[in-house]
Amino acid sequence: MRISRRVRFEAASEIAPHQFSVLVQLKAEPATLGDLADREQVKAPSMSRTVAGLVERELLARKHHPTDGRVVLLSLTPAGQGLLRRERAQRDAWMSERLEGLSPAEQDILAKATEILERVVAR
Amino acid sequence: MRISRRVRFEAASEIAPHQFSVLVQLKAEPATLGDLADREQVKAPSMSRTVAGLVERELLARKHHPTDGRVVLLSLTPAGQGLLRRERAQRDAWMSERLEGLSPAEQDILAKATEILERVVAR
DNA sequence: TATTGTTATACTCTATAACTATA
DNA sequence: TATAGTTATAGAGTATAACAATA
Repeated sequence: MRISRRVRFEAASEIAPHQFSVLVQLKAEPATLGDLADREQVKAPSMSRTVAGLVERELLARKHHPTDGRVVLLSLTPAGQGLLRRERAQRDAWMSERLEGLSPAEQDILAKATEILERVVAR
Repeated sequence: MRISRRVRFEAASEIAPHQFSVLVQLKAEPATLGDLADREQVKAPSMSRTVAGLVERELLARKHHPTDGRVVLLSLTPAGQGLLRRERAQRDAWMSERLEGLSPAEQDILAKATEILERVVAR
């Protein structure tokens, strides 16, 4: 928790946390506004506004659902993907610097721990 | 980062994140309003307001600085300490459940990783 | 005159309630 | 009639600017 906090504080971002979080959600595949609101634990009107800002900045694109005219599908634009990449690189940078100071054995332990935690968080 | 996020989302809290964060800062020792503002990367007026809310709820106490009359020292009240304990226990609970499912060898790796990360975050 | 903290005012993100469009 | 999303309005948390008290 402390490291996570440190990284979030460290990285001077070009995007607000709640907006970044939405980009992360859309990394793999498009989602509806309702889905995004549920996943981010926010009500529909809040997400509507957040999404509007991201569309305005051309980081997200709105698409019509093929069969249900009420639904809006949101997906990353190339600009959104680019920003996402930059943010992640910046956050990784802080950690990478510190990992370089560790011995190979210590790095190996962290690598193994990462695998374990990947499984833990997947549950 | 994903686990940290998951834990924060999981734990239904009796206190807002930014308020909780201040309690954590004051766990070890009292601090001035300015110190808190700097550490939380917030401006003085914002911290003044946050602190006012916590004092109102009797989770923090204001004290006068012994020699500098301008300074306000904030510290946890017993109620604040109690709330801090409860929150941490609740967050730990989610993680503990998942760690129980791991083998002793896996738990050992995580324990060693924790030691390493403690050093990393301390820098 | 400089520093610590508070108050005044404005902007953003959140929510609930009301509304529009589509099923 | 129910559902997906938006708009209207209000409540926090943040900021900058202005102020009060103390060094």
